[in-house]
Amino acid sequence: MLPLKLIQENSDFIIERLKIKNFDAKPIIGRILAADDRRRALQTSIDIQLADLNNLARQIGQLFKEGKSQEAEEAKNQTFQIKEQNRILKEEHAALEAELQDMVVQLPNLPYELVPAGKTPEDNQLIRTGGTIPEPDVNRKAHWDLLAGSGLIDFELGVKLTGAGFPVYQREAARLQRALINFFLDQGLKAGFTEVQPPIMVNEASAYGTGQLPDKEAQMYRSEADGLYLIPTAEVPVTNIFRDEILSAEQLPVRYMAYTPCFRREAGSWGSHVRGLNRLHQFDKVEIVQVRHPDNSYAGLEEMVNYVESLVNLLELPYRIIRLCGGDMSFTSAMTYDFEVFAAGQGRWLEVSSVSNFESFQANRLKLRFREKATNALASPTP
RNA sequence: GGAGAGAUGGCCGAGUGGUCGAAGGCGCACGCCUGGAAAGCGUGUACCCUGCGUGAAGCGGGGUCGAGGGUUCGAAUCCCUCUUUCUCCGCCA
Repeated sequence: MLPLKLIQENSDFIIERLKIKNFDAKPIIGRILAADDRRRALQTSIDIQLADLNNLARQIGQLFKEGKSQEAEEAKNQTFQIKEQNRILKEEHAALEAELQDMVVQLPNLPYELVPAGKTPEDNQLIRTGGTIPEPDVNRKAHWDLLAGSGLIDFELGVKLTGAGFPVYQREAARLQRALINFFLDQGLKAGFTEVQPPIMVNEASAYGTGQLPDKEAQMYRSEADGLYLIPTAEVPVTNIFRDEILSAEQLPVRYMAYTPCFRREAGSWGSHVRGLNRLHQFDKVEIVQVRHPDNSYAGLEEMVNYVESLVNLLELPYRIIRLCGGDMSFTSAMTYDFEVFAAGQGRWLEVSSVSNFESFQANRLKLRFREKATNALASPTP
């Protein structure tokens, strides 16, 4: 969420920057500013009324004490009128605040100055590559063919137990999965990240805090009876640790990591290109999160990119690092690097990790305060 | 699931209808004192919205004592709902 103050004072700048993200902010900012003016005027009127009421209440107490009950009754009658007027204004004020909030959260984060304009992945910037891409092999097999019949990763069994997108890992595959999780956590520990095991279900407030609600509700699994959501990423519980918190500068930077299973409904994004493990409803991920002072958030981003790169190197995978263009970036991100690994079996690049700086966008929404911004990255242990 | 007791500032802890954003203590910051420190003394020490002011300092108004609603001229204090913590009972393992 962008700070209202920034919208009030630098609306032209915001409109200009959001063009990089192909977002036309002009109409909505116009409505935000109008609603905000009205809101402030109302606030002033309401405050004056409340001040009057406070004064009257004090006088009434005094009058009763002095035995002037006649005058006290008269003053009481005055308060009835003011209260009725106040009630009307408050209703309008509350409606306006809700409307304003709805509009402000529709504005995406501003892209950082290095972010290239563009609409599709074609416009992304290649930063660097590493590792060796194996020679194309005519006999190559994608993992779903390679694994077929082995039962190591059993998609059909998953369908029996749960449904499509919930594979069962068995024997060596289960061990490999466990080993990868441990590998990422152990490396993270060495790199100075603090390990946490958060709940994998969150309440509504947390889902709002990181922006899954209200817009992405359809992407989450929900426990209707309890009002809880299965997390789509550990980013949700881990970032919400800091919701409504005020950190002191010396507590920064905070560096957390968490392994969790992740759950995504992937409504509407199913297709022929997402076979096998390429897109799942349940998968495992080790998330890393930093909360940084705004002055060095981009140093933090680079640090995380280098860290993730070291992991990919240790695994000896051929990779490339890509800076996403405005159109390909997420709503909340100011700048994102994607890590892609070349999947020889499929003969194409697959995203394995995404590292973003959210600047203060998430922190604002979370009411995480004391001059800091949040930086976030995720490293994924699946293929 | 049932019964009871709690939820107050960074922490502890007073406060049962008005003068309470809230006593007292601890912690922290600054100052005095000291060769230096401790002790002592003094001052200050939440957040949000808003008006004047340069988005400083400062001053003013409003709101916030778990959350929301209600009673009242007036609520931290009374009532209701919810959340949550603790104790006891039950249930499940």
